[in-house]
Amino acid sequence: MTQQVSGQTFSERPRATVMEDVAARAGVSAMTVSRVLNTPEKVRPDTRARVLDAVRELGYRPNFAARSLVTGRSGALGVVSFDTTLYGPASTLHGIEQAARTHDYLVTIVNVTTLNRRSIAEAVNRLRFQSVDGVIIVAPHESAADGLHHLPPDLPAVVVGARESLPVPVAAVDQAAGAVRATRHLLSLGHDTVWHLSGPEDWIDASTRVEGWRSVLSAEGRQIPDPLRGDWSARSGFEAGRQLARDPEVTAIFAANDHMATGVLRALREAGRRVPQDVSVVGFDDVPEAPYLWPPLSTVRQNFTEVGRLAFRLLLERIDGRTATPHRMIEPELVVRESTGARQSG
Amino acid sequence: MTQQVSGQTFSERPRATVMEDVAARAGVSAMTVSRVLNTPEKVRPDTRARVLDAVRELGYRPNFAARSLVTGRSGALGVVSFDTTLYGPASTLHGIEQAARTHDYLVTIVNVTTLNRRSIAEAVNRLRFQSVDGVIIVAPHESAADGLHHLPPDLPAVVVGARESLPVPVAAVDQAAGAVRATRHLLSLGHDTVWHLSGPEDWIDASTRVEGWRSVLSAEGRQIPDPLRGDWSARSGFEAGRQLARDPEVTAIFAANDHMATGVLRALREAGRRVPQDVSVVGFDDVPEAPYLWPPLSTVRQNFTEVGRLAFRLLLERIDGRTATPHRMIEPELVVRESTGARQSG
DNA sequence: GATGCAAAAGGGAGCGCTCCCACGGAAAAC
DNA sequence: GTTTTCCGTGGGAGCGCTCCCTTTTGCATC
Repeated sequence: MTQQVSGQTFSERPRATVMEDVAARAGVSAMTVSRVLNTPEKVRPDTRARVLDAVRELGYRPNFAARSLVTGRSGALGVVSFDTTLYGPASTLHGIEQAARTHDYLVTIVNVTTLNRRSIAEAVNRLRFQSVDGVIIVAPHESAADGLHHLPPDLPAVVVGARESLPVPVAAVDQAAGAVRATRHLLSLGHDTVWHLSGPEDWIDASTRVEGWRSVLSAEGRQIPDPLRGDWSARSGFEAGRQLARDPEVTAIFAANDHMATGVLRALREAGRRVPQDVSVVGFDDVPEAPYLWPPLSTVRQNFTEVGRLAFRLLLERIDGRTATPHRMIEPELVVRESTGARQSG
Repeated sequence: MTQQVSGQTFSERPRATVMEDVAARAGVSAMTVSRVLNTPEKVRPDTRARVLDAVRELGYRPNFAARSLVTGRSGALGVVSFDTTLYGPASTLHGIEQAARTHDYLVTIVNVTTLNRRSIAEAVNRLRFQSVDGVIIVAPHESAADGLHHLPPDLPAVVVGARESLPVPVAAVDQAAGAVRATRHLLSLGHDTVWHLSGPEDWIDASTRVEGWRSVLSAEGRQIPDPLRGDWSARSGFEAGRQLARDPEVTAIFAANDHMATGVLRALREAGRRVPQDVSVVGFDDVPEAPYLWPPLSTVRQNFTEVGRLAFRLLLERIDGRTATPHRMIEPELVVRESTGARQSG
């Protein structure tokens, strides 16, 4: 009474070739095929060649789920990031992806719109559910700290751009050092002091840059003006710039990123203050447009791509169980262009 | 002589809780646990509650690989994209990710540095290897066409920003329409004709914008200057701008993107030509900084995020086997700011 | 109280792969 | 020539889940 002989049932689905098919074609066992794929050196060259031929002829692609079921590895890593539309996160992601690709890892991304314990946990869980081998969290906010302290201990993780020492490795650019360089550069041009337009409150990079800037002024015994606060956008830079333009004392401005600096440049110009003759402006990031603003913007270059690569390396160390470097900094670089100049007396 | 009783072996690995554990705890079979997770309505409420409690108490997370092995679905989709550092691709990716998230899909990304048949095939294969349920290919290059015509037929795919009718659905912004609007806007301000700074040769968007621009000039019987060619960068815009600034006939410039327009603005200013009094400039994209350039840049806004969402919707249709809309366009929008103005009689 | 019937729950196979172990045969040692 | 060694290969179990099919259960009906 068996009916499965019909042969018509399921004829719709062509059934992908599996390892057994390759084995049959090559005249070996499935085991040997598996070996050729994973530890080729343990298979005699001629057998290996035969198997490889069969693989090619049949267009065989190993089933990822099956492999990962038994190995417990997925070959994918997760990136939790805040708004990958921003230049920094986008470049970091790019660096991660690039490094991952050369190591045959795939990158799965989850964007978060807010950074707190709950949102981080949620994003990480989504990724775990897909059994990624590890996660990189791009969390430039102070408010992320709580979430980062409570990451699942059994999941290899690396954080990009966090502040304090965490239970996980951190890859970051030395923001303070960058701010120090920018500020010193302006002072060295003869300016009495440097005004600062900072990033939004919750951002670690913003406060670290404030600290760097302040430390230089304080060490040199200069007047420390209240920093203005922007939100990274050119718009906020423009608004702050209008305010600064009104004050004739202002001759040097350190904006916490290039987009805000862009807005500052426009505000200064509209107010009739020349850059750099009347006011010098330094940005931060070195976005690709920076050299082509008017005037070309002096800024602090941070190599986001390199940070991404570094983060991946640290994660790989974690995944492979090697002792991971706890915290690693990348040095930013001052790029002097034409938006900064010697203070004109008077 | 058995030694496995030692109990020490493998004690390192705590062994994650599996469905059977949950079943035991809830006093049901594994089958029922599976039902609670997948088709809860088929389980009596009290049983369901008991199972859910057990899940919670044990912190059970279903093994993704095992599930995907048997269902043949992974809940992940792949995005193949050209340089996600660029504003357009980054925003598109963001839109895709956003839409995917609300539908419980995860997004895995592969960047490609060149777009041709080989590189596309390679990227798609990497993704297939991870058994994604479908792929979205962001392929703004002419040279990608070949690769897009040879996608594996059994893998649901959607293309973003391709030109011609492909065997797969396409989501795109109507570039030609945008260029038409930009050009008409400039003509309506009284300019005799419009110079064009186009994007790099291989880019579909670049040539489509050229076509739109040319069609308007041609329809209106205007002189059609040779378009200059840039590479999307502010630098190339700057160089082209210097060239254009030399020609006093040039009173209206349509740059194929905002970054190039940024460079053009600088070049014009350095040459002493005022914007918009002497020369009007229109960009394309409406990057976030555009309103804060000096002067604020008139441009054509293309909603990349919306394109990403659309692409995801189309892909979902494919995955679910619904008839997919073949080609869908999103309308761009002209945004008039201060870089364009009426032609001053010269 | 017996019977019928739908709904709820379970048994067991199997998805495709890797890994432990066993085994055969050729090379090396006796 | 025989035994030992070792390399290359194969058999078979099992990873954790879903799904087909069967069994059990609860409950209305006669």
